[in-house]
Amino acid sequence: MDTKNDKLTIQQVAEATGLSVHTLRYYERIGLIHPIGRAENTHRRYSTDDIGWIEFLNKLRATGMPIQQMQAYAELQRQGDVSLPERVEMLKELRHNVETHIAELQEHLKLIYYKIEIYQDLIEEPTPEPA
Amino acid sequence: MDTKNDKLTIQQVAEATGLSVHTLRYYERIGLIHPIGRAENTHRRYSTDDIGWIEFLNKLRATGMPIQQMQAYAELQRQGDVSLPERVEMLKELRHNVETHIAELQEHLKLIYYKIEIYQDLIEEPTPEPA
DNA sequence: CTACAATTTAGAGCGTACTCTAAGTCAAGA
DNA sequence: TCTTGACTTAGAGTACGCTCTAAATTGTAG
Repeated sequence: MDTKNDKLTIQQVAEATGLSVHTLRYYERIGLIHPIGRAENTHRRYSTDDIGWIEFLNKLRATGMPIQQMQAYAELQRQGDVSLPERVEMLKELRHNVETHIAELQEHLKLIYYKIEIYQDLIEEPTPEPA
Repeated sequence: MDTKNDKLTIQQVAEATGLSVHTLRYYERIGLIHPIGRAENTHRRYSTDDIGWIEFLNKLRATGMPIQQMQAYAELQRQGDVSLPERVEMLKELRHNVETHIAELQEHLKLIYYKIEIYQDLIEEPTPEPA
């Protein structure tokens, strides 16, 4: 129930997560992913838990969180439950940033709608000639 | 009514738009901003129309539009009304991208809320010991 | 056993969007 | 007039997040 031994290759994980094999190794190197277990002491074998973590990383990235903060978060995660308060703080800050960002995008969206409307009117009725 | 002669210095435009003077010159170099008029034939003097355009550029950037597309849009703008249909197409594509992006952020936001909740429960009731 | 494909590491390279430097010109106040 | 500071250009440098290469090893299908 804890760590299923599904043992996927890096190739399979790349397909499953949308990250390239290069990026998967890069993420591990910089500590975003803990050192992955090896089969035959050389080739990586990922567990389904590992996949879950990588998918979470993908979501953090998609929110615009910089790699450095993700590294900090991963480090806290490794420290276990003692780091829960700090992780909550990070998540709250992220929540705030994302909400702010969404609000900003919605503002800009309004302008885009407005411009589309105006431009379409101008296209239908070119150079509104004084009657 | 067309181009007010408010004539701001690059310094003032930087303050007004939030871009650095470096970035303002960079944007002009790469064609995001049309060649700005000069006072005494060397120093740039920006009109309020120029400011308006730069603020629009800022909004495009904030939506995540890459510089290359912004260059294309700026070029269309320079061509005048004949390019209106193409600009509308670009704006529609942008609208789609922004809407998709907002939807994605809202999905991720849900997960963030969920995690905050779970973690806070764990903090209040540490290591739920089997009764 | 032979190929060929996948994996490994360390490290170099790349695309985007700035950001800064150097060397010189210009302007405005004391 | 002197000095201080803003402005100019061309071009170099930087930060971020990958992305790729080289050279060696390992795995697998026939």
